[in-house]
Amino acid sequence: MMTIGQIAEMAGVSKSTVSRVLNHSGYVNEGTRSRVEKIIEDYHYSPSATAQNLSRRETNTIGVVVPELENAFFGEVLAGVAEIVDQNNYTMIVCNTGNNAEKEKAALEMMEQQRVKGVILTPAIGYSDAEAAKSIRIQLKNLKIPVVIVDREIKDVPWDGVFYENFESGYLAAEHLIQQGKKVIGMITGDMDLKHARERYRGYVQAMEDHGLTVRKEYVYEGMYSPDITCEITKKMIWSGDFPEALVLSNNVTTLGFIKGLKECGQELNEQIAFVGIDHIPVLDMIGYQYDCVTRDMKGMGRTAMELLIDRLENPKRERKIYMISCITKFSKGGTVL
Amino acid sequence: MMTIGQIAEMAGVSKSTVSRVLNHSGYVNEGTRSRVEKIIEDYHYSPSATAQNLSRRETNTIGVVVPELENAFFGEVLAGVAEIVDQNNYTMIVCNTGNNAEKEKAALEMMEQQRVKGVILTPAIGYSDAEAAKSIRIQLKNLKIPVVIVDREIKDVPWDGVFYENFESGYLAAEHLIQQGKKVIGMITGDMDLKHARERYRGYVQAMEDHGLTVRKEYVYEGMYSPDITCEITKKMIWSGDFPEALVLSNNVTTLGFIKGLKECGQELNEQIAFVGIDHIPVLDMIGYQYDCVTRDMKGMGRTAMELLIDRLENPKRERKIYMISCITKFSKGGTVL
DNA sequence: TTGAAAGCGTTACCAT
DNA sequence: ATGGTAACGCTTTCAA
Repeated sequence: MMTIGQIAEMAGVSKSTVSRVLNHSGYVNEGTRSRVEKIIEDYHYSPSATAQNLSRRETNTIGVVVPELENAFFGEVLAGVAEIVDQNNYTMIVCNTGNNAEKEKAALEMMEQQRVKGVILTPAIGYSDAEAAKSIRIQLKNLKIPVVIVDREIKDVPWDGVFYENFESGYLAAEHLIQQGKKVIGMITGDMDLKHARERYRGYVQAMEDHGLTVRKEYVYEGMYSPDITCEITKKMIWSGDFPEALVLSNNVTTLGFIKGLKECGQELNEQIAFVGIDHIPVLDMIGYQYDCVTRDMKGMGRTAMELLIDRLENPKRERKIYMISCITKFSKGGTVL
Repeated sequence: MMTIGQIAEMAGVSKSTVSRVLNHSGYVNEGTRSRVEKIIEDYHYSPSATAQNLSRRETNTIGVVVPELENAFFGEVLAGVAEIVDQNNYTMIVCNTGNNAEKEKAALEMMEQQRVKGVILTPAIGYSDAEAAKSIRIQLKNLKIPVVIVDREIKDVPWDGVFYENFESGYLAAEHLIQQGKKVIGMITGDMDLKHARERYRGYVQAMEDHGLTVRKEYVYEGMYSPDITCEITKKMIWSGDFPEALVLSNNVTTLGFIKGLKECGQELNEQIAFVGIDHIPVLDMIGYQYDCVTRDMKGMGRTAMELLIDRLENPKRERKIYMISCITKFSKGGTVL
C-alpha cells in the first residue's frame, strides 16, 4: 500500500505538499499540484482513512444500530439513512442486535471503539422501557457521542429522536371508520409494553370520545403485534359471532394476522368487519389486495434521523429535537398526505 | 477521550504494560493486571480502533455494497452477513448503490480508503455484464483486497461468489408442473440481460426437453422482473383467451404482478392457469395465500458470503470458490429441502 | 515481568 | 509556495 511519503518522493516534494494537494488546503503551485496529482492518479494512491482519522483526531463515521435487519421496515430506514450519509461523505457502520439487549450493549461499545461521530439507534425490545433507558443511559452517558433514537421511545434520555405520530395514527384510523358511520369500533392493539402501542390505542380512544362514542372493552383485544395471536383472536371473534362493526389494527403484522384469521374462517375482507390498518403493506397492493390504512414514509424517517444527527454534530449545544413523522392516510377514496 | 498513556500513568506502569493487559498478550503480573483492569473499568476506557488499526497496519472491517437496501432480499442477506461478522469480531461498513454504477465505483473507492479487509458485493445492474466486469475489475485489480460476489454474476473476474442455483430453480419449477400433468407450460421470464434470468429460463427449457415437451415460444413472455409489465402481460393473456395451461414465474415481483393481473381480470389463483413461482413471498403466506414455489435461504446466502470472505482472508492463495445456494421447493404437498 | 522507544500514515503548525 | 517536524494513540520489538 502506497503512502504519502512515497508519493512525495516520486514528485520530488515534501509530504506536506502532497497533503495539501490531497486536501485542497493551503497554497500550492499549479505546476507542482498537477505533477503530484498525476502521480497520485498513475499509482492509484488512496490515502489511509485510518491515518487521517488518527491525525485529525476524529472519524467521519456514524453507527447505525437496528434490532431486526431482516425486517423490511429497517431496510427502508437504513436506505434513508444511507442516502444522507452518502450526500455528506460519511461512512456508515451497521450492527444488528436481533432485539437482544446484550448485543445492543456490545454494539454500542464497538461503536465507541470505532470512535463514530454519532449513533442512530432503534432500541431492542428485549427489556422494558425503564430498564432500557437506564442501561443505555449508563452506557452512553460518559461518552460524548450524540445519539438519535428512531421509532421506539425510551424514557429519560436526552437525545434527539424520530418517531411516528402514533397517537395520531390511532386517531385517524378510528376517525375514518367513524366517518363511515360505524359506531361499534374495536381495536386489536400491539404489545402494550411498548409506548407506541399505547399511543396508538390512546389515539383510538380519543377519536371515539371526540365523536361521542364509547369504547367497549370487550372489543379491545391485545394482539401483541403478533400475527399468530392476532389470527387466533380473529378466529375466536368470528366463531363466537360476537364482534364489533369495525376494527382498528395496530400495525402491519396485526393486519396480516387479521386477514389470515378471516380467510381461515372463509370470510372475505370487509364482509362483516370493516377495518383500518396502521402501516401499509406494499405487497398486498401489488396483488391488488387493497385496504384502508394509515401509514408513513419509512425511508423519510431514516433520512430525518441522519439529518438530525448531522444537525446535532454541527450544533452540539442546541436544545433537544424530536421529530414526529406524520401520518399518511391511504383510504379507498385515494391517498392523502396529512 | 482517555488514552492508554493516561491509564498507564494512573496505574503507575508503562503503556506497554497496559497494552499487554488490553490484548492479553505477553507476560504481566497478576497483581498489576488486575490493578490496570480496575482502572480501565473505572474510567470506562475504550481503546481507539483507529490507533490500533494504524499501529497494526490493518483493520477488522469489511465492506458490504448492495444495490437496493430497500429491497427485503438484501435485508435478509445483510442480516446473514451481520451474523457472521458479529461472531468473528469484524466491523461492517455498508453502502447502498441504488443500482448506480457511479455510486458503486465511489463506494468501492471509499472501502479502499477505509482499508477494509474485504468486500462483499452485489453489482449494480445499471450496466451490462461485460462493462460491469471490466469497470470493477480495473478498479479493484490493483487492490489486494478480496471480493465476494453475491447473487449477480459478472464475467471474467477472479473472485469467490455465492449464487443461486438459477438453472435448477427454473428446472424444478417446470418439472413440478410437468409432474402435475401439465403439457403446455409457458414462462414469464425476468430481465434477460441478467444472467440469472437467462439461467432460470434455461432450466425451464431443459426440464421441458427432458420430459419430451416442446417449449412454445408464444407462451414465453419477457416480464423484465417488473410487476407492472408482468401484470400487463397477464391481463393480455387472459383477455385474448390464448394462454398456456401453466406458467413458471421468474421471481417474487413477477409472481406479484401475475397475481395482480389475475385479480384485475376477476380470476382466482389457479383457476385457469397453474403456476410455480421462483422465490417465496412470506407475506402471502401470512395471509394464507399460498402458492407453489421454489425458493432458497436468503439469510444463509449472506452467511455463506461472509464465511467465504473469512476463509479467503485466512487463505489468500487458495483456489477460487463459488458456492451455489440450493433450491428449496415449497409445493402444496409440503416443503422439501433439496 | 516491565519499560523505552521506534514506528504506523497522516495532518498541521512553524519556519523559511 | 514549500518543507521540517511534532503529534495523534496504539503495538511491538528489544533490553533490562
